[in-house]
Amino acid sequence: MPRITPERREAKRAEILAAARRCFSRDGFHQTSMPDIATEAGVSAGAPYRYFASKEEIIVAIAGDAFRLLFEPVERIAAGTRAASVADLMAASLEVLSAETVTDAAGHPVPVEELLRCAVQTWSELLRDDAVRAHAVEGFESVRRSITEALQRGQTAGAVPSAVPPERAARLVMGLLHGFLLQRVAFELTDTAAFGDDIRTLL
Amino acid sequence: MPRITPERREAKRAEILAAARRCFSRDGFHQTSMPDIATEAGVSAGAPYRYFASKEEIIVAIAGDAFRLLFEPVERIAAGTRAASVADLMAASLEVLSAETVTDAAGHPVPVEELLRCAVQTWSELLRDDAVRAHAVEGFESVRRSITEALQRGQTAGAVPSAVPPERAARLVMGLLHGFLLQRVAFELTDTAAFGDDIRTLL
Amino acid sequence: MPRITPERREAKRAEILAAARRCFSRDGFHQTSMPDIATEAGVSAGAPYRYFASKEEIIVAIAGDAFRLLFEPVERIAAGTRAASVADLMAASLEVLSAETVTDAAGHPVPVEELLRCAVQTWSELLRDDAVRAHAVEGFESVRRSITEALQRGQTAGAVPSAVPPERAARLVMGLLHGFLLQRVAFELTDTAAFGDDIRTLL
Amino acid sequence: MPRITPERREAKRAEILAAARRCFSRDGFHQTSMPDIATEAGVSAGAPYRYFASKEEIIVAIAGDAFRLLFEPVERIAAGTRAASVADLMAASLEVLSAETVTDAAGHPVPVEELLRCAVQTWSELLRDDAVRAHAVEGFESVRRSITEALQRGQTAGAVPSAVPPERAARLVMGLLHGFLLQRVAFELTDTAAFGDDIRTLL
DNA sequence: CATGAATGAGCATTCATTCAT
DNA sequence: TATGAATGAATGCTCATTCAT
Repeated sequence: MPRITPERREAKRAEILAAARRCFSRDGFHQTSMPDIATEAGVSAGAPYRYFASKEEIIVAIAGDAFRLLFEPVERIAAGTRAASVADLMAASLEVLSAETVTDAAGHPVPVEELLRCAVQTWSELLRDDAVRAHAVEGFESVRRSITEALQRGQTAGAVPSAVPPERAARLVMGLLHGFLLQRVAFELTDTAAFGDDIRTLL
Repeated sequence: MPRITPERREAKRAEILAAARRCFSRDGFHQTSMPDIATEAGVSAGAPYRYFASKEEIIVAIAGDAFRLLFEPVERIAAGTRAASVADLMAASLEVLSAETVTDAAGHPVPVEELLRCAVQTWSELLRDDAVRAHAVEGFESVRRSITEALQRGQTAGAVPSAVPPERAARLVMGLLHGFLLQRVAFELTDTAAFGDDIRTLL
Repeated sequence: MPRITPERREAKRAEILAAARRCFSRDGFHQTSMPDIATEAGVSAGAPYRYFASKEEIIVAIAGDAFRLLFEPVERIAAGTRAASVADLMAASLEVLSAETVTDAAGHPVPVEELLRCAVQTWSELLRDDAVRAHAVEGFESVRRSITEALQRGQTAGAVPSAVPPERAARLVMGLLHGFLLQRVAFELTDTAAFGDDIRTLL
Repeated sequence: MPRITPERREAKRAEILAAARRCFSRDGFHQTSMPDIATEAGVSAGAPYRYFASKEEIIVAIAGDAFRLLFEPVERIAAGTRAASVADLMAASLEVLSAETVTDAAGHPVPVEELLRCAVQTWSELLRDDAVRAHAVEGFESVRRSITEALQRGQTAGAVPSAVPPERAARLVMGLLHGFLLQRVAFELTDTAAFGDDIRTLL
């Protein structure tokens, strides 16, 4: 008979994960030590190991989460868009990526800044870590698929020019989203609205 | 009076840097140890410290170099383009980023793959490291300026629509370049030609 | 060009090994930490790792050495005996195992007590560690072979009864040697001479 | 008033002990963790502490048991032997040590292999642990006493030569038993019958 | 100048033990 | 009584950096 309920266990796991995310965002995956995470979470040094087998497992969880939380709204927008033009899709997506916080599965707000910083680090990590790569590529493809489908509907409806195959156009959209994300977090892009506006104008 | 000529010293420094780049590309900044670099360069463990004050300094040098080598051709294209459309500029740039090697200051070929992998890691690094950030942002702004100027000339010549201020359009171009670079190295983008073609088509 | 000569390197390796042996003899393989060994050897915590890849490797070295040093004299006796009776062989061997010290390859005296305590621990270790087992079994067989040959010569000369095949009789001799060794170190056998005398009497 | 009967308590204690013995035999005293034992016994991590104050106490119990279970039959043989020759005594003892299982106090069969592996580890342990040493030495002396008495009866009856004082001859017998035990478990002695036969032949 | 041995702080992880429930 | 979550000290090992030669 467990002394803590599965809910409490899950809550504590989430707390440790949130602490890890704060540390990773602030100091980086490799500059953050396990004691750092434990201290940030307010637990003992051994406690995280009751919830995660290794630091690596925490990194994989954080990496997967970061992409999921950032791009879930984008997927939702793509899925809900009847006949989006590329520009509409982009504009809606950038609005999400420009928010202050998003809401995680448990309903807690998570700073977008934190997620962005973890996402950028995940790109580094996936170059060498197969578990991270698998998660990240899967997430990437999922979003791309949603966008592809939205563009297909757009072409059918005539809102999107048919000159470019949707799955290839979706790569361009992903490229712009990533490029935006990166400039926002690393290259002092402050006027986030302009980025979307300009895309609309140019297309 | 130095016992080795400045030329030899510079050559050895470059060798150590090239070794570090291979290590960083293969194993990552933080999974690469200083002994790893020394071994890869075929020098003693202490030798790198006669050319660089710390590992940090090597990372800064590599990070700066990666961006410079990758984007110098882009800058050159931008500077040399009389009246580029955005699409022309992108197409020429992507061609460079799709090459096998670029040539460094000393005339040695450097695999683009290696540079791309270091570049992605640099994005992580600059989030926390001010020296890296300063170099990277400076490089970013330099390229953006070149592109801005090319676009201005394009607008003057009528090849580029005037609806979007050039310095803002240049951000879009940089976003697409970064997005392309990332997909090429991390998200299995193999048909690099299509990416450029599609941009031309859509614009 | 190495800064220390191979001789000095070997000497230092031997010093660390000797320190490890003292620690292991006093506290046991698993109660001895790597810092303990470093401290006992008067070097820094990292130093032993320049000579041994792991604690395991030190244990294997010590285990192999303990048997070699203890039984090399026994092998020499067996090899040098023209026509030994079993009793003569035992008596000579027990004398060696009753000495205060034996001399190692470098000519340094090593307390037999220390070796005996390590040997007993090696028996535990070989139950689970294949590297230790391989070394120990090889050493065991080597000694048994020497004894077998001595007994064969003894049978030829008529000094040893032919009723028992030499290789089986050698197992008995090994058993008595191990039994003696164990009682000496663990079961308060002080009258070591009596043990040998009684064997001679009974046979 | 205890909530569980003393019988149930004793049974559970025995189960934990049996689980510990399996773990110790398989993985060694020091490679086995308390959670390992609890898991093997199918109880919670805290449960063993209601029966044993510490891991050390479990080791002491196992160590004492191993010797007792292995040598009780030997003692019984010695006690029951009217006028044993040394060879008869050895032969009967080796037969016991060659069996597959022995029966413990509660009537459960215990694999001899398991006991032998624990016994060898006990030799290591007693070098440093006074509680283990005390138990082991007491067990050793008890068996030796039984053998001594059997030999005395044998001398009186003329079946055993009087040349060697019985208490000293008993040391030889113990040495051979230990040597046999060790070779059986650690040095690939498979023909256990030959060992006893050869002793008889040589004496 | 170059070498490579040495240092020692730091890290991921384990585990005996405790104790609130 | 029994549970199992939590603790926190300890361990094996790595590595950036120094410096005697």
